[in-house]
Amino acid sequence: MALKYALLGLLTKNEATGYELNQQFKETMIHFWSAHHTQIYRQLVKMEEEGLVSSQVVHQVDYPDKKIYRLEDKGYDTLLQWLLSKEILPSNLKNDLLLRVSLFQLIPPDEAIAFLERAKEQHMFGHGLMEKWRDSHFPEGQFNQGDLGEYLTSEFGKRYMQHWIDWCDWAIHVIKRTKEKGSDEE
Amino acid sequence: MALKYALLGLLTKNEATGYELNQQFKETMIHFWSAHHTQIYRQLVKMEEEGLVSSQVVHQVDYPDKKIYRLEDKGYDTLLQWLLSKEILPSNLKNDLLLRVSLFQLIPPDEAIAFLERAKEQHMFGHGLMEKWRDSHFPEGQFNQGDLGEYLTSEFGKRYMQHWIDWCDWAIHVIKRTKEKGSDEE
DNA sequence: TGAACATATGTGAAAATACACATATAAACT
DNA sequence: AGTTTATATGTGTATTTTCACATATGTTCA
Repeated sequence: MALKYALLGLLTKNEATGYELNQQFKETMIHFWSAHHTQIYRQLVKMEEEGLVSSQVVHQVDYPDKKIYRLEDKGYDTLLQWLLSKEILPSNLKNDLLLRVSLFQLIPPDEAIAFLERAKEQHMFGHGLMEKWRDSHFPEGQFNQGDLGEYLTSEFGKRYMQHWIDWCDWAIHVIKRTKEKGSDEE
Repeated sequence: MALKYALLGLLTKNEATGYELNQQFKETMIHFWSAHHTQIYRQLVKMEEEGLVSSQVVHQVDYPDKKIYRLEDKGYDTLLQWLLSKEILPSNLKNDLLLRVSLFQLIPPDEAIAFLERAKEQHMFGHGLMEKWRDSHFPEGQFNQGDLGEYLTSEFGKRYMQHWIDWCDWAIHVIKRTKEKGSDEE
């Protein structure tokens, strides 16, 4: 259901092809959403059937023909209604990494620490990417009204990465301390 | 796929029925996983077919009969293999709330602020629950080796909630400041 | 010369997840 | 007397998401 709104949301900025929308997912919405390209194409077809968007086929000589999707009034109304609805569902977090962490008592402490080091590195990399993205999009923290959402969510993404990094440090420390107390092995 | 490992993981602690596993999801794994009860029952049947778990029907007089699932060696091996695998996939975050935030430029600032206030409250509530849970499970920060995973993930959950709360405060402040600058309306 | 990559759109099938509904019984609440 | 809550397990169906694969063409790299 939410993919529909994500696509409508992207189309409020510019008309775009399915291919481009897939790119935008990877580039700017990566912090809080993702979708397989086949799903995007299928969802767009459905949305056109519902009259939320319209498409126009553009013939190309060098490349395959493309279909440019444009937001229709009905689509905009549908999106606005969702955005203004009062219900706010608790977000159900699903995270593979944490599932593995929750079972750390089953593996040797060194393996657990190695896992956390890798997780930390990954999130440090993510943090770096996000900082770069922010610096290029919002130099000196300046942003336009039209970019409010991106400004807020990219800060969320950066902080989320930092939260992961800090927690990894803490968790590594806890395991090392436990290891010392628990046995004399080096 | 991950649901399989989540269930195997829970069964390393105790044998349990599908009903109990559903309870445990709601109680202790809520910070990083969730599943509909029908999905749990179906997954357990599949896992029994694969020989990862075995079940025993227990007749009850007052209540409906129940099926107690127990972890088999093959299930434990499968779980361990997963836990020790080196591949660590970047977790793909999907969050409805952030999707809405990313489109804040489309709604009035007051609506955006109201949304963030509600989101903040919700995460403060979540933070409180988690703190209570931690205090009752790990008084004075003490934990047993067998609870390492829960100790680490519950700290993650608490910090995650705090991260949300802090970000909400920041975002509300940003919007209020923008509102002042952008217009003279009260 | 062949492989990989970018452009562009999809189908068929499987897996994961959720929703509505069904079946039982007993206690507790209103 | 009727509703809700708790105990317990599911089926049928729909939706969501992913995976493998297919079709085209032009450019770039090894």
